[in-house]
Amino acid sequence: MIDPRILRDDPDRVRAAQAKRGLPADVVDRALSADTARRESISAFESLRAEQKQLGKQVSRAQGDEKAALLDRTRALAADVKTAEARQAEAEAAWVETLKEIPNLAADEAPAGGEDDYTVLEHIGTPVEFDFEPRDHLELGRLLGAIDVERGAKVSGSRFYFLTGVGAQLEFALVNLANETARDHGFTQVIAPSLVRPRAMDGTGFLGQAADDVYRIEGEDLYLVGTSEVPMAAYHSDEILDAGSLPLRYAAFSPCFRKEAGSHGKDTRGIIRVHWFDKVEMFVYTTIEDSFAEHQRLLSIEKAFLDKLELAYRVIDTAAGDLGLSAQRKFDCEAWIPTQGRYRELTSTSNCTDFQTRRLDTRARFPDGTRHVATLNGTLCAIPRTIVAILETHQLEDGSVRVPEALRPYLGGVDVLKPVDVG
RNA sequence: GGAGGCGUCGCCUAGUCCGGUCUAUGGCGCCCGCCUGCUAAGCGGGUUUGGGGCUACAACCCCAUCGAGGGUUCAAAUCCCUCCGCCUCCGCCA
Repeated sequence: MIDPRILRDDPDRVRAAQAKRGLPADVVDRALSADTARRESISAFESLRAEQKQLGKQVSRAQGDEKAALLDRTRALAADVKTAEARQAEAEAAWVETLKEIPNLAADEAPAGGEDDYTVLEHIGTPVEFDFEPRDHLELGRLLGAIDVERGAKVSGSRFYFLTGVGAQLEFALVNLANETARDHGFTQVIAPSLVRPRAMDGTGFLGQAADDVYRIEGEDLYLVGTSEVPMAAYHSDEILDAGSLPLRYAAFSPCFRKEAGSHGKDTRGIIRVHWFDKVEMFVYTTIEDSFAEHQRLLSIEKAFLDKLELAYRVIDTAAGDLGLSAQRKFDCEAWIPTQGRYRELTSTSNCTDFQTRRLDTRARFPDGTRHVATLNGTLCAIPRTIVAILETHQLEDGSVRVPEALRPYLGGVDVLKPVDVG
């Protein structure tokens, strides 16, 4: 959630931020009055409670009639304290609930507007031109014996797949390349749990508007994560970190699960949009002041990774309305998908500043006090979409696929994936 | 899955049986100061976190915080219940 102090001291800034995202600003006034109500209820409770404590001390010292009289008074007071405490808890909860409706304040640099109002920052590489009719990744995957969506659907339903043979090898190769890249940049490798408690899910902002997209385990208080951003953001929850330990850079591997509710009919062919995939995700804890430079750093690592895969892509600066609840700014790298004739998101990096750490209570001790830290996340490699881009971009006329040089060491030195006879 | 034990303000720890004197003890570490040729030792002080009031976002005063949440009571670290976590043993199992 946002800093309550900003809301109190500069509500107009929050109103402007809502407008930039195309959201109503009435929540600002609701939050302000909830704050007032909360503070009043706190004062009411605290003064009663102080009185109760004073009387309590007298009770323990008093004797006989005096004690009986005190007990009479204090019995009545106890009831008042109880009601006041309940009122305070209520007011506090109402305030938090309202505050949580307000998304992170978008960066000044982020373009205003919705999904289509992004700014293209740059184009890298040139989209491939073929002198033959290119096959889409599904067909290539079939020829190579790499992707099996029919059996995926049979076993698990639509939007599921098996990666087989070189498909499976490609996943391991990409994961290994991603991990090595992460290590080179000083990230600690992590394998994160993909089932989490509500606290982690809610703390990262995924139980808000995005709740429809989240799988819940029946009969348990657990959710399947849609990204390892969730366990990694919760990793240091309720902790006060040593400021000297920052930045903390993690590269977490985990499966990701998404219901894809509301995207019926979209990307139904292939493995562009699936209910489950594996991903290596960068996650960083740092100071708010350093977070902006760190965001650029994450972007540059993502770009370098796509460069290694010899893909053509563009970088966009996502508009405020498309940032999601937690982010203050977001850059997407979109790779050119030849058979779709357009750019598709492969990686995405967000600066969430102190939005998530306020909810999850992650702070650091600085020389001048304890403050919430910033969190950032960035995709290093989301497997299926990366495989799609590689297969389609590097395909040859006979259905073979050239392996980008950087990936060859992880594929036993193979430079071309060749069609196989499949049964 | 069954049985038992444990969880105290960075770490260790006293307190819990028998509720009020707990404004939570002591040690270690850390910070400030004194002392000292330097260092060490010694001496003195400080050292959870969040919130409210008042304000200069200081000082100060107050409230909460003994794993979390409820309950009993005038009063809960202490009694009761639920949950979470850790440990030990048994069973089962990759």
